[in-house]
Amino acid sequence: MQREVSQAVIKRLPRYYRYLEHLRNNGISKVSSGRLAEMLDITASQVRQDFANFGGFGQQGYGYDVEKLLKEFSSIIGLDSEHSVIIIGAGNMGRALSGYRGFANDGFSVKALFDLKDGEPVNGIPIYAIDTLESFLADNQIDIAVIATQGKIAHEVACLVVELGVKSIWNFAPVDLEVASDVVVENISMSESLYVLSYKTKQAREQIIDIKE
Amino acid sequence: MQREVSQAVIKRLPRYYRYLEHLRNNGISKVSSGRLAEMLDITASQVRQDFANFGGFGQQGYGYDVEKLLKEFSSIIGLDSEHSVIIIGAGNMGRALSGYRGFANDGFSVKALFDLKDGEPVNGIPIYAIDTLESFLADNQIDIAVIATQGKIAHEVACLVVELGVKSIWNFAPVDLEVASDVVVENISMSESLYVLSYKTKQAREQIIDIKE
DNA sequence: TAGATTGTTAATCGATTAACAATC
DNA sequence: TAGATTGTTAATCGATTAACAATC
Repeated sequence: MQREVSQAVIKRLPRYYRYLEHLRNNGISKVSSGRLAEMLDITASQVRQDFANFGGFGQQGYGYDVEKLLKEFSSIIGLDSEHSVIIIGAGNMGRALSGYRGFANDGFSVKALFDLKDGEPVNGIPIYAIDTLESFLADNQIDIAVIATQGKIAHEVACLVVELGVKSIWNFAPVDLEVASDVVVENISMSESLYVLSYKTKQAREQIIDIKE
Repeated sequence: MQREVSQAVIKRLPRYYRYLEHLRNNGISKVSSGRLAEMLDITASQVRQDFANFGGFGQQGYGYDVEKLLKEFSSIIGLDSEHSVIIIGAGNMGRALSGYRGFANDGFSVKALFDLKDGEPVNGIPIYAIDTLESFLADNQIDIAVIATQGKIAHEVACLVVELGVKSIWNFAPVDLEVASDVVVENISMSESLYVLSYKTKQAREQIIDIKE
């Protein structure tokens, strides 16, 4: 029944979580919205508004309990349960992702890589041929498919995994996947990010020239 | 003198560019804001507003010339000049990035990888010891440093490259880099993206349960 | 109790959308 | 010319910030 939480808030959740971990790691058990705001470089109002989206976690006059906040956020983000993952595409990126520490740290378990042909395991993870994907998914419950293929075939691959029952896609290919509305897609857009960097770089340079002239 | 272009607009620039390339590749030379809007799944108003930020590129009653738009955007994004790149950190991610096609495609040239010790070249790119970075940067004009190290040392590394004169950082480490205001930083936050995926996945599942009950 | 800090309501700001005159 | 479509101004919407009563 709760009204939908806005994209803007969702994108801040991971940052809150990361800074709360810092606090815990430093043995700090209590934090105020003001302190958190300072750390994240946002306003205290925003912190409290954001937290209000999920219900009040704080205590007036005291602040927030770091451990409680971590537990709440862990549950909200979904880090309190295991996720099984497959990676499609065993090129540079797919192989690198198979060794990505972030997976294991947060309860994501990479079960297999898929490519055109099977191959030697990387980082202890087997590489299977894509034409065995159907039987693999019949035998293994998989929560998340990572798409690390070339852009050209990414859409086809996405349709395939969706058809075979995977409902969450982490997409590294430079395409906008069009999938059914019950399928969740999150993109890592490297080329877009690089373009933004390039744009900002050019801007920064031009500004310096402007000042000089 | 032009007023600053908003973050929201800048983040859409790469998408415009990508879809314009599609159009060109399909031999389409002319496009309207309506057609572009449909492709990007935004409104035609927004397309025209966005373009207005950079000056009017269109012709009333006709639309936009695809080739002209590409040339304009290429210049705005900064793809019309070469950029030289180094990558710090030769782990999984650094190595994968050294082979990233997006670099060469858009005029970014990766000159070297750096790690604790030097090592065998990957993808034709040499790996040098980090303690040779200073002399390397004295001899080579580098525009962009990619940070692909562990989070723990990312900040230290960032400070180092900035000190040695690099003004643009593409950061893959899960930390918020604090650098001088004239330094441009663009982040690829894999763990944050994965958390967002996890959150959305959990939401989608819960909604299904809600409906069922 | 007094001080601190939340949760929430109202005000502000900025981004998106709608509308339409200009014009090709 | 008539139709299409831009560029721009105004209206709407949503997100951020400010303010403050509630309360620990």
